[in-house]
Amino acid sequence: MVRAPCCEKMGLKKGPWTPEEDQILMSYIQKHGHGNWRALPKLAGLLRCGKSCRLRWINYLRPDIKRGNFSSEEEEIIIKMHELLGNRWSAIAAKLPGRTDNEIKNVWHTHLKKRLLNSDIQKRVSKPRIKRSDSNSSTLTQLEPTSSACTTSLSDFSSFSEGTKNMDNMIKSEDIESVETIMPPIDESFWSEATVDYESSTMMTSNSWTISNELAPPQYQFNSVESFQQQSVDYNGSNDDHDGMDFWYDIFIKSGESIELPEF
DNA sequence: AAAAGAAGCAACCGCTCTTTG
DNA sequence: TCAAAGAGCGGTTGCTTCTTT
Repeated sequence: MVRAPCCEKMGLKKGPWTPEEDQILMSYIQKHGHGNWRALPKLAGLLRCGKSCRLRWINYLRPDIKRGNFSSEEEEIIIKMHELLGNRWSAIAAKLPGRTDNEIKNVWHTHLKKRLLNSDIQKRVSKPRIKRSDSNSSTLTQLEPTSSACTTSLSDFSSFSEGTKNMDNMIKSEDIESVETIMPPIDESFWSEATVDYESSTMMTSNSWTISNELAPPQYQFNSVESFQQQSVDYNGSNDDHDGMDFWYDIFIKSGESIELPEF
């Protein structure tokens, strides 16, 4: 596809918006809506590209935008959603009405990331765990329980989320009522008592495990450990993309039953 | 009081995804 | 089925403000 010429080449304005421009854009959208962003600036009489108008509206002018500092509750939600989804800011923003993806992204980079590095959450996610070795492989590898694993764990979550991008049709952010539901606080013993045998790709643990059912998409919901194992076998034999299943492997929750992962 | 550096934030860029003809 | 156009997303930039020296 041919890229549209940039704003400057088209003689369009860039940079900060003036109050006058804001007023024009707001008035136009209130009157006519924003069906076609590309056509909007011309129709509204703005010397801006449609993209710039869209961004200004979404991030600043929308009437339902919540201004001001983030509450501690909002920050907690961002941290937890980021643990789960990685840098999928729009998905995180969907859980925070009135907040934009851009705003959340800024807050993350300026405040929360630093705070997280010093928090016990960082310790929690840096523990050895199952991780996809790459986006095209269904093999599992382990994060080495070394200091380097501690410093890379957050990006590991991001790369993990990359691998789950195409699950959007299965998992909607609004389905996730509370991250605590699927990722309850995990204590030290949770990690220390679980090991992974990579030769047979079988998860062995002195604890017992089960999969979070209630938030899984229908095809990954199970009535029992047996049905999960059966589904795992079916899945193992298919040629489908494995991201979905891997994702639900990744949110095992400590419980009363034990399961065995299928061979890959 | 001034300069330098750090932090915060709005906006842009370039890519991918979705829709349409 | 394919290509073009539009929309949306995440990464990055650069300006402004705040803090420190």
